[in-house]
Amino acid sequence: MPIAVSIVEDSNQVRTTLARLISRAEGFRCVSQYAKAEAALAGLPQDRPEVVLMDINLPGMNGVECVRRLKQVRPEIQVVMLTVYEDTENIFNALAAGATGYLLKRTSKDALLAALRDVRQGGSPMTTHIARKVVQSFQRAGPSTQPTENLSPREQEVLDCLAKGFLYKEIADNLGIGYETVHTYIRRIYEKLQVRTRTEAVAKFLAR
Amino acid sequence: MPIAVSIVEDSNQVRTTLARLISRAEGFRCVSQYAKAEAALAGLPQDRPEVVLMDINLPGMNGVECVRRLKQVRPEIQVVMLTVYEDTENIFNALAAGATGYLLKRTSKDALLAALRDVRQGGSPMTTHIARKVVQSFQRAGPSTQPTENLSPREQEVLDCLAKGFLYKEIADNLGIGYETVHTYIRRIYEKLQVRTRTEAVAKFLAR
DNA sequence: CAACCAGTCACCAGTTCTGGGGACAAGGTC
DNA sequence: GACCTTGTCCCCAGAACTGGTGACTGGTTG
Repeated sequence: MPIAVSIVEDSNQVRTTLARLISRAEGFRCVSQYAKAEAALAGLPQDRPEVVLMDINLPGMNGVECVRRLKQVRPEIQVVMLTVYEDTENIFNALAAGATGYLLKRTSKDALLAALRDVRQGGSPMTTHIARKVVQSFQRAGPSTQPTENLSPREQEVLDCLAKGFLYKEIADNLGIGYETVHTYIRRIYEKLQVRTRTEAVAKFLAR
Repeated sequence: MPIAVSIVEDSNQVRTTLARLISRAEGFRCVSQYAKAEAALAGLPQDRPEVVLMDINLPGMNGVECVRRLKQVRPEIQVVMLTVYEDTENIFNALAAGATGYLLKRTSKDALLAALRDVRQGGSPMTTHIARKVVQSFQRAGPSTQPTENLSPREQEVLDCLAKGFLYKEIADNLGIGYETVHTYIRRIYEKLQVRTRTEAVAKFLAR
């Protein structure tokens, strides 16, 4: 079965070039193309391509938002972002929105076709540079500052409950201690984390 | 400058093969090799290789823990995991611990050397399969329920401020509206998100 | 032993939030 | 035109939180 590909790209020239490349390549079929995210959203659910090549910078709705919405109605469609920028913000947003791969427009024809085959085979094509950025986001959350580390075990349990939105009284019942004890812990937690409200503390906690 | 590589691998045969490959390759230098994580931890900080090839399954301390500790003392040393398993748990742990790349032992010699060069050039070498797993972890929280979507733009701005721990008054000043208006928005937000406190709302918001 | 930390509890004053009741204008939908 | 949503504002009462000052116990550490 050839791989059915759709293209969403506002530049007529680029879009046409891509479509031609895919149509001519063995094992590929270009089923549709769109110049605008809105039109793509309307058409793709019917087209049911296997993979969509999606530009990020589109007029009106951008590519990332388009992926998010497309994935809501057709989660099985794979999306590969295709863009000129290698900026961290967009990479994360696109991947979080449901994109499977992330390539730059300067990718060679062969590499592009290889990437589409990769997607069918369960891969996530991206340059190693982009992979590095993704990897870094794993690490950033990690070994750095962990202000919650200085908290005593009991204090951490309380913070845990705080993050779940429990009332002081509920925390007290939950941990089998008194309301005033909870109060004391929370004052100590705030001091250690250098915050003045519950929400700030929770934000620090969730951000780890 | 040749790339200085160290190897941590318990199998004598594999380790020797790798060392030979690297020593003979143009542009590479094998500066040290270790059969155990403990020994590697003691030696690598002095060896100061540019890249370490690290096996995951080591006797005693495993490769992931070894990376974590190595990164604490020598964060500039890049580590590429080299393993037979493509299992999700290890991939995340290794990357979170500070590994830069993740390859399988069946990787070809050429690809391995290319990967090491990639690392110097700021990339994160990994197979597209592994990249997919990494990408999926971005999405896992993802495309499902997004209750924050029903919020009006203004309400989302308020929620944003809420998440930063601002007081009602601060939100009001921040957005240039009145305290009572903030109050109204927050009541509407709580209703839409089905929560009763600020922290619950923020938790839903941050969990996206 | 003195000092400190973690864990427990108490009281009080003041702030801030939460939930209820409205209100009014602008805009879109049926 | 009736209805709903959004954005804006107001008042009130009660619940919940914050911050300060203590206090007692049992470890740990210098």
